Amino acid sequence: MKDYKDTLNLPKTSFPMRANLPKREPQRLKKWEDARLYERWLDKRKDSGKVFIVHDGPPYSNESIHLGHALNKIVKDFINKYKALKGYYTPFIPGWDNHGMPIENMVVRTDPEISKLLDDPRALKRPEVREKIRIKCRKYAEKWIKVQREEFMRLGVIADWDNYYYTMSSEYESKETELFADIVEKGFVYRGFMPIHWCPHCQTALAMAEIEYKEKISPSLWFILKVKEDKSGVFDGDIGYALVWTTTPWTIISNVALAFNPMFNYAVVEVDGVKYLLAEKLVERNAEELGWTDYKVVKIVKGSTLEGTVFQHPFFERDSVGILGDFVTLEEGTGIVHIAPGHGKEDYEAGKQYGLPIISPVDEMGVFTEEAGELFKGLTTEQASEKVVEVLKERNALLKIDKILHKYPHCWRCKNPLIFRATEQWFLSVDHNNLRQRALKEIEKVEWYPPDTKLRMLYSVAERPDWVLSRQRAWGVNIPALKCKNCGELILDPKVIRHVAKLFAKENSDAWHTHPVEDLVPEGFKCPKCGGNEFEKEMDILDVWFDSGVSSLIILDKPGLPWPSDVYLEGPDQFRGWYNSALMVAMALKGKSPYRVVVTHGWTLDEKGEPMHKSHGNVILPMDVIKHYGADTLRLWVAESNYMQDVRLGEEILKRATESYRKIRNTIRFMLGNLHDFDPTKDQVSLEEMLPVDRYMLHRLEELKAEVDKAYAAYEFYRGYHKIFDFMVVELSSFYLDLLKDRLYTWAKDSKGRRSAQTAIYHILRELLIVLSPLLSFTTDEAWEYLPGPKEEFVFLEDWPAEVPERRDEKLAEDFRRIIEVRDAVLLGIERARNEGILSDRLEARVEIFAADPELRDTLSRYLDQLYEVFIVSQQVELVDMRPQHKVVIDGEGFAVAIEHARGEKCARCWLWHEDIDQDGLCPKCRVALGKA
RNA sequence: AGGGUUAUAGCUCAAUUGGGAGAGCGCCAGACUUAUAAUCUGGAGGUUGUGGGUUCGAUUCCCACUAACGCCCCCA
Repeated sequence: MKDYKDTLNLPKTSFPMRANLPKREPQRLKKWEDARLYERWLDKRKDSGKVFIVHDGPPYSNESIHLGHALNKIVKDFINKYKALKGYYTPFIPGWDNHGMPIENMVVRTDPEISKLLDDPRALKRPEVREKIRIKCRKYAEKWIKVQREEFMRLGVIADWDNYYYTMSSEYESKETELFADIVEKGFVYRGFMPIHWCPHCQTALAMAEIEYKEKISPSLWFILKVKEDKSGVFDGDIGYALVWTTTPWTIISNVALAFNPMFNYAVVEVDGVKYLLAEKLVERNAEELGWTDYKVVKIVKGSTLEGTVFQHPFFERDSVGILGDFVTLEEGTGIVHIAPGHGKEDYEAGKQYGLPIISPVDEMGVFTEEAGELFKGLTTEQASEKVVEVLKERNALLKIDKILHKYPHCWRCKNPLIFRATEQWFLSVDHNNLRQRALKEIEKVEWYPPDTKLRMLYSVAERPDWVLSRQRAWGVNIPALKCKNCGELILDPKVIRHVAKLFAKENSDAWHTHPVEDLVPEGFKCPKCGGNEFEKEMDILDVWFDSGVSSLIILDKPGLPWPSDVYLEGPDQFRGWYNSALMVAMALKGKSPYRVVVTHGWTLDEKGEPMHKSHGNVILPMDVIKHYGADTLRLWVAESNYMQDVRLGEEILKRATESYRKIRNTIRFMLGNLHDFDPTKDQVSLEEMLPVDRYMLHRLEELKAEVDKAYAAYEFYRGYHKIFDFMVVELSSFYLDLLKDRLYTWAKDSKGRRSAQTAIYHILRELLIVLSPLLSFTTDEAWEYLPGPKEEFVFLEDWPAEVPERRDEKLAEDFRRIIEVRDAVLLGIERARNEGILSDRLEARVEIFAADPELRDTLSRYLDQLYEVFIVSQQVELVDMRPQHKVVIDGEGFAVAIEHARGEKCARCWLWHEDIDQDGLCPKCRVALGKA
């Protein structure tokens, strides 16, 4: 038989089947860069009158990016590219957060020069040492901005990579300082006490991350406080004592209260005629500890009734008031916690709530001051503890002293035990000017994705304490506070701050260190209290959350950019972080939320749903994925995942993503291959003239576009992706493109039928590429180059495909839904006929349909000429009047299909069977195609 | 201790107000060699985390538990 293969119109394209993304993507990036894609992308929508801003939350410029960074920037890129297609002007200015502890610690620990200087830990306080540290920190941060910038770019994220913002730039530091002045001016900032972990040896405050918990032997003592005003009559008019346990006797010096849990029952226990109060459930344990052999519980009271009961401080003329706190537990002690707001976090918070005085008579070296009184003045906390025990003994207030081995915080640097010490700090009052209430109202107006995150935000604002703005660190923007040399007054004056901000703009915040104080004070400035004109610099820096919190106010305060931004999109740790600080600052300064929409993504976990840890060996780095699979594979993973929950990544998931990618790529390739001789400006067939199945597919395309648009608009990219993917696999690859092969390959090149198919493919492919471009940016733009017809140079410069109402044809769609139902039965029948040995190839099948349902019969008869193509069988489908009696009959709802072997012979060219095959082995259709009829 | 989120097939995701558990991928089997390191067809695979409750009926509503995550705390 003659070989007619060369006469077929087989697909032809140089769009490679194998993606080779790791190699090809960098070339495309280069191309985008050379073409100044970002600028052109913006220019195109500059005058549209529609702006959409995703304001980038700055990642910390430390280390290479991890998977969470990649997820974050990729989703932002989805949004930006989608919104641009929808006609929005979408500038995206990436940012970095530079100041802060991790970098400072890294420098202090690893830089040989600095480490040497810090052999004496107190050197940290010396200005010239701080200055050195800051210079190294700047260098370090700079280096990582560069690295991360490259890595983010490699993800295919479109952004203003040349004009990024970073919080240590002089411009940023200066503007931030000005904004700080505004906040001070509006009265939000006050000076207050805050107990913090303090190392008496290094004479410095320590952050959580710098604390090591180690075993330590401490005293363990039980002491008593005599009741003074028994308001609720707990002791029935008798003398009674509250029994308290502690491991830090020196803090008793600052005791002002006793805390009870309102939910517990407390027992009054009588021992040798003396009444003691403690938690009911702990009576037995304490009796054992204290060696009470003969005791009885004489009364039980609710913890909640003990509020306001006044006790006598064990050795000072001071009251110790009963207060209530949930934090009191039954794990240890007596269920009564001694409260010294100057020496404990919970103590401090409880104290604040009850308006208790904060007594903190310990200086920087951990030595008691004048305030502690003659007895304790000049003693270290250790010495004071011994003295307290002595005093308690003298006063018969000590029931027992023992030793206990427990975990206690130690300084990571000098390894000495820490103390908790109240220090003076700058605070931002969350309730000044009704800030909290206004913020809560504003939260209601913001759109939260996923929706339940609104509640989370409401909680985190409703419950947040005042914001401690000051930090005792080196690497940050200094708070331009002055101390009057004459009267000691601490001055935070907007005039001074603004003066300093100007200096920062010229240099940077190092100026606070490098300039003498005279340069930092405006001309003629005098101490508001005493009129003095000699000052000292304070060295506290601003909390880094203030740095990033003001970012929108700095970055979006440029011509052409709107404020507030449209979207903030970050991980769930930002409810107490950036979402919160940004809202507070914006509410304080502008009375408005800095974001209209907040989208929160989940954490990235490993395949088993566990967090990635170096020690677990389950860390997957985005750059490794890119090196092996390419950025589009990583993007596909983001696209298919519901990122608003925690997302998982592992070997299998990557393998599936790769396979999905291949399927998409191949389907695109096949469509491109079949357009190789199609010029849409010349060869298009009008909608009316197109074949029904082609029109049906355009109808489906319209539905798909609308669904995807809706999903993207709700930031549910994974929904859109799955719709597109299913469409490509189910409707294109295995249905439509499969059935078109006969028409595309074997019909005459210029035949209406073939051009009709190409017209449909052209529109489907073109619009799919656009719709997919925010997700699979590299691949869609690569394929875009091969697409025939007029087009923008880059797919991202196109518009979102407009709705084409004429393509919508509900009647046609309904018809095809029925036809596809029949098709399913036909496929089943062919499979059975195969098993029966009746045929081996689909094309050997001949189909008869008995439609009992008259409506179906009508439908089928209207499309009778199309059916063999839709079913991919040979020969005209026949409608019969009775249920056929063939060997293979499949019954459907209201119909039955019969499969038998086709009649005649197989055409040598198109492989369809026909009863009229000529001597060359050709069927009539192929004779026409070859011009032989 | 506490308040929050999540839990559907090996993987990624669906299931309109409570009404017959689905898709794709993967796996197994087959077909084709005219998308060929491709394409097509069929099949297996789930007690919807566990246990209760409301209901004629629950993946869906309520309660408890378990697990994972993160928040808070790490204390006297």
